[in-house]
Amino acid sequence: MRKDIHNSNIPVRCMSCEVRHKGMCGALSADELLALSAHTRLVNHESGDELAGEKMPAESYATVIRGVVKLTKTLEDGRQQIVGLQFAPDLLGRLNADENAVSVEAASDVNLCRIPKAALERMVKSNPALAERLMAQTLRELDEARDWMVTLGRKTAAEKVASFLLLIATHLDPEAVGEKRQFDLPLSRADIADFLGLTIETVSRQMSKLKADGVISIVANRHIEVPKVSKLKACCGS
Amino acid sequence: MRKDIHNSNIPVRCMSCEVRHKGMCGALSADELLALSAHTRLVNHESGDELAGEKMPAESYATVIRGVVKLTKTLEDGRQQIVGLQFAPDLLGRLNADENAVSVEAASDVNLCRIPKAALERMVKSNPALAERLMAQTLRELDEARDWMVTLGRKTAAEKVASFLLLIATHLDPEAVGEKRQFDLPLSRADIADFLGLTIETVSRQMSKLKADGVISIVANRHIEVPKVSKLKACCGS
DNA sequence: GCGACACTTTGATCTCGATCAAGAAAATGC
DNA sequence: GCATTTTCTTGATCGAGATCAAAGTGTCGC
Repeated sequence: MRKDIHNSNIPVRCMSCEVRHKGMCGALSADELLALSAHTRLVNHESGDELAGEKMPAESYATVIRGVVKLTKTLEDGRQQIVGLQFAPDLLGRLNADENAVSVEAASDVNLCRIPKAALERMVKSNPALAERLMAQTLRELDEARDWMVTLGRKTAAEKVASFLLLIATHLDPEAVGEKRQFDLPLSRADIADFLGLTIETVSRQMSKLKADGVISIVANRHIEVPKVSKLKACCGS
Repeated sequence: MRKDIHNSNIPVRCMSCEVRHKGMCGALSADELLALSAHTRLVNHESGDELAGEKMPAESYATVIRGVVKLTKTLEDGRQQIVGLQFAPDLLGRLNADENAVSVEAASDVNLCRIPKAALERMVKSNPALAERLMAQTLRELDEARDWMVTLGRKTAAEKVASFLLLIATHLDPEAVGEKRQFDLPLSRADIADFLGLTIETVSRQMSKLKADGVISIVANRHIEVPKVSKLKACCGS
């Protein structure tokens, strides 16, 4: 993990935070936000930084302010699977758990708002609305995990890649209207492969096929354009 | 779904319920249990009964008293994936959700304790300990879903089948000591295939192979003996 | 601008698990 | 108990995606 010398002591102005009304902070009053800002620290990480290790003690929680974080699990022999992606304004960390169940890594450059373990847990105990919001996020993550199990277990490689592109398009620009979408992939081909249970080569071939079929255009390596979302959706098998 | 004429009005004696101290009821006082018993109903379902449909309105919650319940998702063209198994004393139903995200089906004959939607939600609002326990169950389900994503995405057919047998052995007899395990599979070969993202034939072949290798014996179709759990674990790839 | 390195694409071949096809064994009904 | 149906096993073949190999493209430091 990269040392974040320049980040270690940035005060946080929760009231003017860009995710102020989203995520867990939306459940907090002005007073509570003020109290919270005494504990929180803004930190930046660059793509590839490991934020927490699988089976390591859990030290703090963090809210994603900007960027994408990947949650991975690894088998002894090195086979890896991405088991979740977190976007702003998700909270990282399992409530009341002492140990990480997954490894947490910055998939892109990210801004996080760190909250010490005890501070968040205290606040959850005294604020049922906050507890309820965290429950809602956890249920949403469970739904996403189960949706992804269908993709992993029952979809073809072509459907998997299309489903992934749709997932990214949806998350990076949730308010988009009309049929057109364009975005930068926050993940490398290797990461996409780890997410989809495929190899790099298969991901690459399926992307080329989607391009050849006119479903997407690959403007730059990472920059994708989707002329008609409905056409992409039709490739997802669901 | 089978009509449960004989079940429709069985009063529940929560205080002497066999899962009294387990699951969510462990968070309730004697008074609360008494109040709860005014709302709950014991119901029995036989294997194959559909308890709730995907995308149907959620009508009530239920605690699994005995048996195994499967949660499934289905693609338009009929491909199916089991996304979760629930054992006693798990609670069925997503808190505060109006619609089922999954289809719920009895995998074996089951006894459930039904609780009306409003009654449970009211109780959760007034009892933080209960809310906390439900959060813990949800986090456990999320962990299990993520573990299973690794199995679906990165394990071989042989490892998948071994992992499934270990999962069942662990859940059906959590307090077992020593190396020996024996149990009845609550799922048909078709269900196992749907859980593992495989075909019936592949499941059958891999079971035969585990038997040939002396890792398990198939006493009857559904009854499995594992002489050494550690040997089975070694086949799981993790 | 150029060299070094990492990432991505494309091609050739192989393998694991799917599919197709019987048969065997269990469960179910009468 | 015997016929019928369903479930499970085993065999033969096929194909999607993995693996092995190489070339192409982009990125970064200097």
